Amino acid sequence: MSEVVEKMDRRKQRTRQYLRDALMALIVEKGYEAISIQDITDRANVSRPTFYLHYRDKEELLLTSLEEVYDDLNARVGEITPGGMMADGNPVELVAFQHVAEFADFYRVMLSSRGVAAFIIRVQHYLASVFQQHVQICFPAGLTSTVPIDILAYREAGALIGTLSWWLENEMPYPPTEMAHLHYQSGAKGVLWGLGITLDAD
Amino acid sequence: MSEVVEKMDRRKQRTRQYLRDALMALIVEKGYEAISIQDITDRANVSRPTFYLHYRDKEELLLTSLEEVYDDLNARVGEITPGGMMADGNPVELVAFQHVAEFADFYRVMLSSRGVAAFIIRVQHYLASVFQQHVQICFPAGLTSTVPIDILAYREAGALIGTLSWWLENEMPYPPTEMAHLHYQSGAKGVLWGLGITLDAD
Amino acid sequence: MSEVVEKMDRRKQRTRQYLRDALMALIVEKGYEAISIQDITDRANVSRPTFYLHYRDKEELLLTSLEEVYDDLNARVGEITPGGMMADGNPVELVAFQHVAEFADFYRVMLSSRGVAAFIIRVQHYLASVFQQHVQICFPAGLTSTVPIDILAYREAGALIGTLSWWLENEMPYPPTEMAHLHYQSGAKGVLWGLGITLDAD
Amino acid sequence: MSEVVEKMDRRKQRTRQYLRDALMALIVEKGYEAISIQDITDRANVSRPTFYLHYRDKEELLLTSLEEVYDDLNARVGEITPGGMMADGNPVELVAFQHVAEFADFYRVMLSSRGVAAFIIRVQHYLASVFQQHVQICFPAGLTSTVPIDILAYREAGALIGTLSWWLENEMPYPPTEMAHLHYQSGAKGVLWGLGITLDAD
DNA sequence: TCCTAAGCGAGACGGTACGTCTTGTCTTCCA
DNA sequence: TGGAAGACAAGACGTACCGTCTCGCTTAGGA
Repeated sequence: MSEVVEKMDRRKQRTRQYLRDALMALIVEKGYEAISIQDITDRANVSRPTFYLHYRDKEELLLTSLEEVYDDLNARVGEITPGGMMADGNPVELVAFQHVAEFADFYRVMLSSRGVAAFIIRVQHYLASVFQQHVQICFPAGLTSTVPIDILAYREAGALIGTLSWWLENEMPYPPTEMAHLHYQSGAKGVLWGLGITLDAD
Repeated sequence: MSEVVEKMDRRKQRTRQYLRDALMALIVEKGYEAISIQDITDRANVSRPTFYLHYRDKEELLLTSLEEVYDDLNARVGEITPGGMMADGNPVELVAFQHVAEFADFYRVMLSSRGVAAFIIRVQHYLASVFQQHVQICFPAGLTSTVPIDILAYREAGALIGTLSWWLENEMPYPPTEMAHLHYQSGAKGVLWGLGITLDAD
Repeated sequence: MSEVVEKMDRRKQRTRQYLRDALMALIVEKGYEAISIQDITDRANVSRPTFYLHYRDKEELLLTSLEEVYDDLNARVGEITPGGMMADGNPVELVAFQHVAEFADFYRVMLSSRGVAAFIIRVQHYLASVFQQHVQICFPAGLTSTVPIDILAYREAGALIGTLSWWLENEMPYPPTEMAHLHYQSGAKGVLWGLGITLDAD
Repeated sequence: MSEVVEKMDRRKQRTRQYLRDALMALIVEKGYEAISIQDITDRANVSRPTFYLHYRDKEELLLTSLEEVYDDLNARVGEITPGGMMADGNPVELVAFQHVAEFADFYRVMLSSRGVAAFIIRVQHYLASVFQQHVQICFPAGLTSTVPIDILAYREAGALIGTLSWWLENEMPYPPTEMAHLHYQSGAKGVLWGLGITLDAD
């Protein structure tokens, strides 16, 4: 069987790589929606019917291509030891900022108005599930009982996306570590603000 | 100005209304991307060329249609007196939950993977700007100096979208008032969580 | 009835004249088929719906406009005394060349590939009927019995259109009188040619 | 060259044939102008965009289709030996009547008011050029000097079209051979008529 | 002199066709 | 056997033109 797999031509793998690279490059250049299959195959030096030999449609190629990106993220998240909290806030956020910095061109498009809703939502789901796991490990039952954990997770996932959006849109003026810090701090400020000015007018 | 508006044929206004209604209905039914101009004009009992008499493309119709929805939201936000904070958290959030509840079908689609990135981002921008204004009014300069206000604003905008996503996806199990409360509380929890598990022994 | 006609506003008549003039001018400029109703009404400084107040379509306007042209031709043909033959050939042809010379711009288009088949065929019918009448008057029964008169008439009608085509296409190098002469002469040559070269090789 | 032709997919050739056939059939049925591209592609069982893969517009398809018809005509005209004249008149005319008889349905439309000016004019040009060649071969220089050969050619081309029109419009009451004879004879009569009625006492 | 009906401008609209673009499928032929 | 090449169906796109309609203005003839 490994023979069969080996026999599965390297050409095949190579072609797929070309297609993925082409997609990623084009997303940065013109935004996902504006890309046609022809654009991709032209860039990949592949004929259009060949595209369909490998992927059902543009979306499937995108999802496949994302795995590359996600492998990076997952690896880093996996390294986080549950107990290892830092004064700067949760290390998940730090990892996220570092990861996004690495693929900044890609995220700058995908988390903008030229991006794809499905991608944004997917990122939100992903972050929410990561947060949920971490919260379940870190929090004693008593503290979380008053508010459903998934609300907390979705809130923090959205918050992180919000901060990331701002960061990407504003030419990333701070390095990832500082962003993680600022993100944590603005969370605290938000709570104060949520308590109303009576608190700070005091 | 009202003269110009009055002079603008009622037929024209009526046709536009039909088109807007058709779009909103179709978004709920099949998601924005899947809608063709023909779908819209069929639903609106209008010919396809007539569509182009009024709007350049589907997006322009969407943006115009949104203004209607936004007029509702803006009116409510405008009524908030800056000083009137509540124990449940910032009234902006409450208004948001109420507004989204009213157009739940629409938002359920648009803030999902069948939605439109441009719309999500636009909502984020809108919320961020509202938050920014409120923060500038409510916060004494000293407290905000450590973290840029817009990071705070974008973080809270994203957080609200995150909570809203969860709410819409999960059949809105709580009423808007309760959601506003939970959203505020999960903010506080998030901060605690951000401080690390050392605090949870508290 | 003349009352009704008189009551029919001069404006109405004027508008129709504008439309007819516009059509004739545009035919010369861009050929009949290429003209849109909008072109005509723009040229005539009239709104498009106004066009339909007067004519059902472009063709009806053409036919009406042609009457002007035809009035000229009919008047001249009517003046021909049946018996008055000339050495140069039938005066009908002379009149035709003179008439076409007068409306040369118009005929140059209409009898070219930018023209209208219906018009060409109509001219052929018209000429054939004129010829037929003249032949019936001029020829004793005996001579015509061997060949149907209408074949003769259609042959000569087509022949005249052929010569006119050549004349118009080649910048009308001869005046009408000379063309009438040449047309007659080439008829005779054609017959000789039809007899075969044996005749002239003799 | 045959290589190129062979390499050109049979499917392609077949599709073109379908389109040509559809056009010819539709011309007979409803006249050229009334035909839409959709009519043609529906009839040819081909999608509309496919039409544009092969032809720029309806006219290009017509011209291409005509070449088929013309190949037939040219082959026959080519067989005429210059010296072989007949008592019945020029064999070119006979060939023309035979050819038109074969494609009678087509010509009946195209040489009528439902036809196309460009086509009629093209036929006239074609016939004129054939006549001109034959005249140049058949006539000694002396005889033609008094009248330009091309006038003669255009006259005879028009004359033939005139007779053909009559023939087609009147259900072709005579066979091609007899028509060739009558056409020749009416030429002679026309000349007599052109000489004026003084001769008819003859 | 005013009134009133007709001619007309303006422009929205339904409908049909246009020529183009993209997608996904298929077939043929090459390496 | 993977891929190139390209024909094709399907269907949406944005535009052009047609013929109809409605709404007002204006304008000239009759009261």
